[in-house]
Amino acid sequence: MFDKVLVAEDYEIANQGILKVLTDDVGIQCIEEAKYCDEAFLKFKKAHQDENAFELLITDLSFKPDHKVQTRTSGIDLIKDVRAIQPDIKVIVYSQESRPDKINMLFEKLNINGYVCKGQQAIRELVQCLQGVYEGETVLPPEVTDRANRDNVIDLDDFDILLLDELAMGLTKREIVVKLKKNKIKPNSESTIDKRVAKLFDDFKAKNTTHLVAIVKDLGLI
Amino acid sequence: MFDKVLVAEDYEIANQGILKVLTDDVGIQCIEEAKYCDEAFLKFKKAHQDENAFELLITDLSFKPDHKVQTRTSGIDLIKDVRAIQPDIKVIVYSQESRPDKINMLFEKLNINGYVCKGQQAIRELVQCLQGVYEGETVLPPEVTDRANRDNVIDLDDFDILLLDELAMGLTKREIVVKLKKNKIKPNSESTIDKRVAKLFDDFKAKNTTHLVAIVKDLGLI
DNA sequence: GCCCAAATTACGGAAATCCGTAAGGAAGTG
DNA sequence: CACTTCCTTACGGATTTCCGTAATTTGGGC
Repeated sequence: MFDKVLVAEDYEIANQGILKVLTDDVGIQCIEEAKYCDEAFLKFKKAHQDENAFELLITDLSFKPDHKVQTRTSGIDLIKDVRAIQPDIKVIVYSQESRPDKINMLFEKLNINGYVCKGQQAIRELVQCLQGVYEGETVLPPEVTDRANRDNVIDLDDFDILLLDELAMGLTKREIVVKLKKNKIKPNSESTIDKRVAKLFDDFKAKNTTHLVAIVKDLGLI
Repeated sequence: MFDKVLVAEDYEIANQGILKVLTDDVGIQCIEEAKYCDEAFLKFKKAHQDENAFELLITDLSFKPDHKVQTRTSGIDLIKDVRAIQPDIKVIVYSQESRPDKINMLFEKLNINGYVCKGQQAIRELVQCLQGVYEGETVLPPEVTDRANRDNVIDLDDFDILLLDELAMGLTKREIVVKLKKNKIKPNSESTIDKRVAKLFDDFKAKNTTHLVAIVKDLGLI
């Protein structure tokens, strides 16, 4: 199993919880923890320079800003910077995020090795994830692998996303028309926008624009 | 310090984190933990019957439903039931909730003894809260006492949240009126709902309902 | 070129939203 | 009690949404 692990998590209680699991349930000896991305990066860098590098980084995604000014504001920044120096370090993300496409993005763009969702089964999932990643696997969470979670995936093109973005910003359809024409984006008639949005209502079983935006916000599509 | 404490928290990692703090930082000997309200209540009841009662209950508010059917679905239910049997038990709530009026309600309606907000300073706050409650104090969190936290927070009451929820579900104002009247919730005129929502537009600088829902979704208020 | 399917556009009407003004009611103060 | 203040309620009108039908354009295959 891993010997040397770095944990980055700003919520102290969760931080301590992870430490306890790594110590008690997995039996990892050398664990360091950080409450800020920058702090985590410094510990990582020092260990790397001392030729006593970490084998695994476990990090949250969102770090609440506070009085300390940080250059890195999210776990994504941390992962990028760490991987730039030590490309082979294993990375497990431990986060609240449960939206499949958001999680998939982490695997595709950042090549993370595992993901664990904060939740009721987090200990078992974390232990299994550690095991899998140690053996070289890529460990997807149930939120992504379960059939039920994947079935209702609707693929939207860029224009759909654009419309949803503008609607979420509170623009009326007429205002969107104006904006599209100004930016020379087609189609740009009010009628077509109506039709496209009506199709989105259908796809997402939305009753009206407000409902639609609420749904796609929850899905993390915008 | 307290000798016998019961911890109710459904997220395993947070649960373990609390245990670690209570053990390592406070030095409490006898700690029991539960992942469900009903489970917590059973442990409490057994200890009470065995004349070896808990002195303190630390509980979360929201418990995510899963396959196990529960009669108690929130920490509030748990607190009520526990206090009905053992009125003098101390209660500390440990929750995500940071809205001042929600937290105040817990002190006023349930007479809880302390509140700790899940966050970056949770360990220090929890330790201080334990100390204070042990000495008979009522320990309010910084979220309630600090001026700075209250100023830039738009405090929404339950009715506002209710409206936002219904709007996000795609109900029209007329449908909301019907629902409110059916559930005997006042106020329930279309005009008042209009006014309330208009005030929310003002508060959040929203252009229309869709924009408003997008904003409060982003803020995580609903 | 011709035909077809799909997408875009135009238009109209019932319903809902948004935003005024104004009247009625409850609670607190002197 | 009179007065103020805040909240609720009623109502109307301009704008927008939502959802039809129908005409027009686009793109591909033969």
